[in-house]
Amino acid sequence: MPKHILVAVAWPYASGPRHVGHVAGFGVPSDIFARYHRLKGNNVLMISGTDEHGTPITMAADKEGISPRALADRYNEVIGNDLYALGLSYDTFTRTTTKNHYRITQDLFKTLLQKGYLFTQTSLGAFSASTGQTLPDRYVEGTCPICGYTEARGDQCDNCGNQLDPIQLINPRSKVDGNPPIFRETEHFFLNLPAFAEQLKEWISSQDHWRPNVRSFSLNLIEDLKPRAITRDLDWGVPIPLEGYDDKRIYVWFDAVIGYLSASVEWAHNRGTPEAWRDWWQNPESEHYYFMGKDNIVFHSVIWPSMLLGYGNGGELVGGTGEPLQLPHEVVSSEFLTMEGKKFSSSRGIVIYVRDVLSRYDADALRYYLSIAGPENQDTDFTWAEFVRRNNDELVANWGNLVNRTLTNVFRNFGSVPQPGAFTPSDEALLQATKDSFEKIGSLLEDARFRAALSEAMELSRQANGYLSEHEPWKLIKGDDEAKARAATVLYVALQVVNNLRTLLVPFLPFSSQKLHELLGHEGQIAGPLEFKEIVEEGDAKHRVLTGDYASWVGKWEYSELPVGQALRKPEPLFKKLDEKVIEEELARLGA
RNA sequence: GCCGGGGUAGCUCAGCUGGUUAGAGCGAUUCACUCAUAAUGAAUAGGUCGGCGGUUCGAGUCCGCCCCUCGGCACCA
Repeated sequence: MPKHILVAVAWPYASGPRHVGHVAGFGVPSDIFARYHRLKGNNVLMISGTDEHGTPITMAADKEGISPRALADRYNEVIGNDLYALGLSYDTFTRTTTKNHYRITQDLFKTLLQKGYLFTQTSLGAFSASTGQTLPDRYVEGTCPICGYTEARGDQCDNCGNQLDPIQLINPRSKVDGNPPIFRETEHFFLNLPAFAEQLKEWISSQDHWRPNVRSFSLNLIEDLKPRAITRDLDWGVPIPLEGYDDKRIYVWFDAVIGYLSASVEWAHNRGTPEAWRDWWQNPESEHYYFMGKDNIVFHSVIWPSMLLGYGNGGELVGGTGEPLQLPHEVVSSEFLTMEGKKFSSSRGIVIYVRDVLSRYDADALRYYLSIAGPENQDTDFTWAEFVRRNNDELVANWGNLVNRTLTNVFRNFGSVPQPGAFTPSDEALLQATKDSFEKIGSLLEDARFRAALSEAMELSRQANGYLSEHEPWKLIKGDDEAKARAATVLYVALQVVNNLRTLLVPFLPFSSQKLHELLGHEGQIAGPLEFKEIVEEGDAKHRVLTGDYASWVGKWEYSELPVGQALRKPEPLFKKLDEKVIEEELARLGA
């Protein structure tokens, strides 16, 4: 019975190009997960988009003298291109500036307000003297009243570590223009999170399958829930759907998490089945998996669930009928990737953008590295030396070489899949290990243990290399008829392993699996490709969506036999070996 | 400061509810092989499991304290 699986991926912020750390944490892992479940025959809906509101974008735009919309347009395109090039198979990768998203965000706002989960409160806020816009606490600097550090931020002093309020700073100034900010009273809407504390506690406590760190972290947060502001004094964002709030907008975090829902609705609309999103969102049997970095757990395990609980089945979208909106099934958080031992930092040049890596290296080389050495359970360090080593000594030497030596031997001597003779125990053992791999690797993938899953696949490849070295078909082929027949059997067995590893590796290495699919003489797309579509909304508003026709994939997550007699295409290497020089070149780029 | 995660071989990491001589890959060394992108296979060497103390017949695994590191702490997203 196929399951409905929602793969909800954190929304990259469109303030600039995204670096490797961003796609390491949620991009590649979520794609592996989605691809696996599609091959398995489940109904996967993988959604995300660029998060385009908020103060950092208005400020970046001001700096360049362009509109926030123009800045968001630019980086939506850049980020979308990166994800496409990496082969991240979103059903819909959209953006938060669509009419659809505005409408649904306003629906949630109105519904939560009607149900009494929102209230207004006045507080003291900092504003830019020049633009009048909200200055977030982090954008106010000054002297720390506790330790005297002159570069303290409005939220925290980096020197003494104490938490601060911008009003406490001595000689406060805006980080943007250096002028002292203006402090004044302002009224905002708040989400009454404490109202959900009991429900959340009960719900999270029952999530036995959550990772212990996410679960205990979240339960701990619930002990001390406070209302959270959901509006800002800005002119960039989703308008508040009430009279008299023209100078305020909905706070970016509130609208960003709603993207998971709005993107699902958009997907259904774009493919001409406008009600289809309900199969995921109003179906108690559906499972929702959220992928994000560890800094974002709170939004996915506490805040978004509160909003969903508050909305229930009410509002304009759901219409007060049927099941309430589904809560997350699993919150898969990743740790952080560091770069050559340091935190990524665009301003300090410690950064490697996705587009730059992909302009010089194959997507599968990067996907391999991030899958096998990514920050799954703890922070991990990206080094160019390790990237080259993983590529050359593991991807090329183990898997690439297995494919190449197997196909070359078969192509040269037989041209097509040879007829095997009787299997020896050694043949049977390897074939059985291959069959078992689907179950073993599948269950690791279901548990989001991507590193372990890929290690299993590589271990099978290693076994096959050992098998070939043991039986030496290239020698047998030169012997008598009996030896030649044995060579055919050995190569047949090796081909079966290669053919099935092609499938087992699709989630991790979709591009090279497709290439191998073709070299083995198969037709069609084992798992791809992606495509961009232009979507036109009412009023002729256009935006680009990353999607794909994933239903046409011919790959299936099960052992399959490569038929005797199937003609192979002329073999060529799946991967490129990298010259050690690239380590120095890349390190030089980092320094520059 | 408070809460949570991490600290295991040269490197990157596995080690579930405590149980015999602590594992893998890569790197190193040796041997074999040469079909294959000088790609493979076999073997060997490498660790007082961050520190100190405790519980236990027995602790990498549990408890306490400390050190280092990452994240969160509600106006970054």
